Amino acid sequence: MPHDTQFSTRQRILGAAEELFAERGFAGASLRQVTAAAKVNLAAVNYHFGSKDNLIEEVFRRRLDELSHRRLERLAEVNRSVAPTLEAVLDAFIMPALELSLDREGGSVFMRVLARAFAEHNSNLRKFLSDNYGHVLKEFAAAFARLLPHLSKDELYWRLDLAVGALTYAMADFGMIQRRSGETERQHREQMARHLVHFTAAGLRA
Amino acid sequence: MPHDTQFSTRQRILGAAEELFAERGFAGASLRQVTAAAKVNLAAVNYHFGSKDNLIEEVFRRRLDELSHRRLERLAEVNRSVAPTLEAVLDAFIMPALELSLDREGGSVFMRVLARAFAEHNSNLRKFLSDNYGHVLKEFAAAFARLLPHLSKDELYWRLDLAVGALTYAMADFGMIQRRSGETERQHREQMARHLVHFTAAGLRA
DNA sequence: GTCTATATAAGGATAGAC
DNA sequence: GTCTATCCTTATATAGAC
Repeated sequence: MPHDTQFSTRQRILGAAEELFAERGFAGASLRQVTAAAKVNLAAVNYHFGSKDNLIEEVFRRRLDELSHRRLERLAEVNRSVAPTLEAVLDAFIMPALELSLDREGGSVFMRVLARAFAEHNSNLRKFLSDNYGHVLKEFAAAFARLLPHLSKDELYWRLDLAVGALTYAMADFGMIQRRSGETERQHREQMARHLVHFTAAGLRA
Repeated sequence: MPHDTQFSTRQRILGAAEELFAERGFAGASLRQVTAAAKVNLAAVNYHFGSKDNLIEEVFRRRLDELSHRRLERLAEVNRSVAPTLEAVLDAFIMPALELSLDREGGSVFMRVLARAFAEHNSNLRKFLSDNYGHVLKEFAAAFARLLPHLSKDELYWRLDLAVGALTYAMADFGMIQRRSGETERQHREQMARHLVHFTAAGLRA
């Protein structure tokens, strides 16, 4: 550990920004709050990222590059298997997100940031996400289409959309269900993922 | 029509605030933007609502009072029927929201504001919503419990939570599915509601 | 109830010393 | 790369005339 702060200025800004964006939204969290939380100077944000908008994009990039990679990796495994199931494809999408959310402290927070991105109908942000990570969703849609050949393209897309809705909502902890007192955070989230796969598979099969 | 503006200052502020909150979030929309869009003086907000936070609550109250009333009305009808079905209870919850979203211009916008409220883990706002409208969710949960007696309480609540997620996401137009060129907004939303009921019923039955 | 004017605070961004 | 100091804009809120 080279510094008493353990992480570089850049990383500390990203961590603090992630947390504050999750809690207060992109507009609601100011750069002053971010730099104070990261214990760096206010000017450091502009030095390292150029602007608040760039900082926002970097917060996404840091997590989504790896998340997308893991999802596609697991999907490829499933596609190589003899008899892929709907549940296996759903697992390939959901489990990497679950693992991220259980990772370091930042992970579970990031899922809330991601949900914020959906709420923002901000076209710049949407374009950034679609340009950089849209291909992942496309590959999954193709896998689902192979497993549900009786569904029309229309029908399939509607159902996938609703499945993404349930997933987003659940992963971002929007719901009313609270963790029980005797339960660890890990147990709670694993339960959630299990219910999510089960519920969504049924909805897709309908 | 007493004025050239047709609506009172108060109503115009509520309408403009709703639209801007949907588009930019609660923190992202300033009172200056709201009053400019409503074509009223900046000071009018504080005169009529006291503060920005109060204005936010009134935006919710204006729509949710009626929405909750209609949902409970339809649920009571379903409960009086000889053989209530899962789909009928889901309809009782979803159709009033669909009707609101098809109402005047404001309706569809409000659904996005409501979704923003989920993204805000703001405890004041959550308390306001839970205190004033929590009883509606409770009554629906009881109706679902009667129709799905084989599910444990735990299992039921998880599934309801995921159903609310899909609903929230769909109604707020978070999804990727765009309205087709040859389709009216009404047709698009009715399609969505149909898929929503079907998908959710399957997920609940699992 | 609606206006102008203003108090007061906070925002993003940058210049320039170190 | 990091600091202080500051520019300039925007924010919420209010006071007081009409």
